[in-house]
Amino acid sequence: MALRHAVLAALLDGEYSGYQLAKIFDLSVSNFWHAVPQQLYSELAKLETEGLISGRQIIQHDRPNKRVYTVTPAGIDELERFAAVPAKPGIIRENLLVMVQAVDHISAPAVITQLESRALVAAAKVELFERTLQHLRGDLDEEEYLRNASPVGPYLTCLRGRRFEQENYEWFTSTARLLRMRAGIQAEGETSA
Amino acid sequence: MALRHAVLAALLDGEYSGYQLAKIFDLSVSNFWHAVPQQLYSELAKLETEGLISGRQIIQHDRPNKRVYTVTPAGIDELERFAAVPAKPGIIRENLLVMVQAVDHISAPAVITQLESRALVAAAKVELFERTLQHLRGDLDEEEYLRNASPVGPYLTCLRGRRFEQENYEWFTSTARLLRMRAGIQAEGETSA
DNA sequence: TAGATCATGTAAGCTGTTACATGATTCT
DNA sequence: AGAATCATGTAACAGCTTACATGATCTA
Repeated sequence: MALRHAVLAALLDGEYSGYQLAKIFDLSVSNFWHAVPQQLYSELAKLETEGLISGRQIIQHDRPNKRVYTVTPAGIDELERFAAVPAKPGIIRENLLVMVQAVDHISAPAVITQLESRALVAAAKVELFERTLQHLRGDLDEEEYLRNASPVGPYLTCLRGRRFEQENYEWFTSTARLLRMRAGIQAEGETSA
Repeated sequence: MALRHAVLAALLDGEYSGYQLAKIFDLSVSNFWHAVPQQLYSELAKLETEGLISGRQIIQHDRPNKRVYTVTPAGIDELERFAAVPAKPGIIRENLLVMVQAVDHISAPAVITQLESRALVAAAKVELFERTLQHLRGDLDEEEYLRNASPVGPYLTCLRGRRFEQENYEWFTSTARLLRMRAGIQAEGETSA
């Protein structure tokens, strides 16, 4: 049991449908939890039967109807219990680093290409986190927001996410450059003269 | 199928038993893949029947016998094919960040305690990566090692791991400090005068 | 009208986790 | 003698991924 707490935490800042939650998981929550939409639909159903969230139907005329959920007091209690026991150490799974680990034994250009394309993805995520942070703090500057404003939790996790993607960007970029150099491959725009 | 490539990549730099591999996964490989010992024992058995690794029995007199494995040419081919298709985006699961996300709605001291204890763990991991890097580069300095030496893959992934843990340390520490401040709780050694 | 987005679900199969089990050897 | 480390495995269960299915509404 693991996904449930991430869902509860994500649902704390408002009423969302499964579909909306899937988008949120792709953005802000993806810094610390990964889930595909199908997991969310089934988890929401389970959480509702257990009384940790409550759902209500929203009739929409411009689009298909949807069911939105909010965390119940029992759901908050569950999070409280969750935070009271030591968290399991984080886990990470990154196929691209598996490739780099093996790079001395396999074709380097394939790995370099992937590093360069993932660097672009990382840069886009940094931008996205940046905009999310700006949106959260509104008119306040960061120091002021952190001192007083609410909610502070989502802001803090977003800061971690932005930093993680910045570091990804830098590592992907410098690793690609280094492997190119070692392989004697010219980088884009680089000349041998 | 995902763990298999991490196991193959980890086995590239020598002959290891399941037990030894479990230790390696706890250290260097844990930057990019997580696995518990039981997963490794069963994955090794599967990889051997598929001919991607080959094992041989080592008779030991001072300890129980063991079976060590090396990657076969078929295993290298498998890694080559793996690197030729775009890697799935990385996934991360971090319960401690789930707690921080929810911190506005639950007891802050519980979360702060966990942040502080995990900061210590992160600091220890930074040290460990530092020593691993020193060991890998031996007498060479980093620039020289990166330019010419082999294998470079494990060094590069280790650099990423060290940076990740450094960032963890800084975020855990500063987040704990901030939440203490907001909750009006004195930090260790801090006085209100 | 075709494709995109919104919205949710079932079912099968694969992967990962946890509990339990065993036994040798070394260290205190 | 008891604890720690070395070494490997089975089995049950929980969780995650993928394929497939459906249907509404909106945009080009």
